[in-house]
Amino acid sequence: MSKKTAQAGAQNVAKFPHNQNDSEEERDVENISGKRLKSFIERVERLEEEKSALGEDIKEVYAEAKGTGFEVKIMRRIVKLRKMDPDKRQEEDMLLELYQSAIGME
Amino acid sequence: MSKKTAQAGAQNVAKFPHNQNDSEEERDVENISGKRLKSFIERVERLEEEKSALGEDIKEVYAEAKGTGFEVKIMRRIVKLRKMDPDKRQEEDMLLELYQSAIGME
Amino acid sequence: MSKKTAQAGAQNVAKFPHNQNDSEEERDVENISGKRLKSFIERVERLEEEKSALGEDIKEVYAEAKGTGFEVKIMRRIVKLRKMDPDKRQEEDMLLELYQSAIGME
Amino acid sequence: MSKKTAQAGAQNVAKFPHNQNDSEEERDVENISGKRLKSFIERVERLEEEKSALGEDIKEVYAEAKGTGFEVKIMRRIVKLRKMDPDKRQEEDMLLELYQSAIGME
DNA sequence: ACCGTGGTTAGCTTTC
DNA sequence: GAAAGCTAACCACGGT
Repeated sequence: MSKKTAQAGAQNVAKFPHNQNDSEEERDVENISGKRLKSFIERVERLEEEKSALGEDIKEVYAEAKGTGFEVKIMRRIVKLRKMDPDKRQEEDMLLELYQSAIGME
Repeated sequence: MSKKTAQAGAQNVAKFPHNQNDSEEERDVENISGKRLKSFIERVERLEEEKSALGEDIKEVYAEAKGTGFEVKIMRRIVKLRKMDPDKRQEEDMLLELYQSAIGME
Repeated sequence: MSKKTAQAGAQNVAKFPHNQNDSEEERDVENISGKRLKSFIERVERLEEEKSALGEDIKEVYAEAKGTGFEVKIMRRIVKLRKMDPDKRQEEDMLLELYQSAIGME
Repeated sequence: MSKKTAQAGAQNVAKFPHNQNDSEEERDVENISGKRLKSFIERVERLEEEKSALGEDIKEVYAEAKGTGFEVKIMRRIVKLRKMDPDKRQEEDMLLELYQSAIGME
């Protein structure tokens, strides 16, 4: 890191832990913070990789379903409906009907 | 509206103004609320129409720019950058560089 | 613009019109392209400003409706429903019910 | 399923496999399709559960990082940058600078 | 503690 | 039919 370009001023110090002052052990401290940061970043990256792999899997399931004749769009609606709280869902549906009636939708 | 099916129970009354009790003027009250609701809805719809027309215009500008050889993607980045607060942007960029240095990204 | 840092190599020339070679009128050519680009950018910015103003307006309408006791979430559903093609919508609803029956959802 | 209300007409048959005609084994066929559909749905649901669990994990990592003084927003930028193709990224950055120079941004 | 805001993600549309 | 861009819903965060 270039002290000149990236020290970022006093107001940022808090956003980069343990870098308040340049002591003789400055490099160690930076390394420690840097290592912690890198570790966080890499943990996130690993998790995101798995997450996006699952996204792929889901797409594949839908693709297979589509291949056997089902409509993906409708399936997605079903998945969404099933994950809603039934009471809340019914509640909202009733309100929807009420509103529709009130404005004269069919 | 069918009172039977859509009255939605007491807990919803608050979500449909002035419908707390069925008086002799019930129908008027419904009409009033219904009319207000419809008016809100239609105002939104008008505004959304204009909004999406502007969306079309924007797309056309980009299309024209693309037609003369510019990269739309980069143009979008520029538009976004220009709309950021310069101080905050610089602040964040410095922090970004600091973090990148700390984890050894070139 | 610094030729050294931003000339971006031959492969990018196409993305910046009329800059293929450095002639004696190079600066003019850059200015011309730059002016065109700036004009595009500014047109976009104007349109986006208007667009986001309309977004504000829409939010205000919803806020006002909420203030008089309506549920914004339901209103949004209504707006969306009204903008769908009725045939397509009915079609999808029937398919949804069919699927729900098929998997034993109530 | 109510044949009357949800059979959805001939044009939908293709969207619900093996239901073309009502034979003596109609109920079996429906069960088979229904079971397949349900199986697809449940596979999706399982995958989405895992996916959203990973989302939670990611949030936790960021929360922990924030707790030790790092800026989540910047970390997200880093993760995003690291997942871009380096060549493409550099390419775009150069073009961005070129465009910025052309319109006189700093 | 809630509201409002901004950022992220998913779904839909359009293009190639 | 796949890929990309645009839009809208969702969600987590910061402010009041």
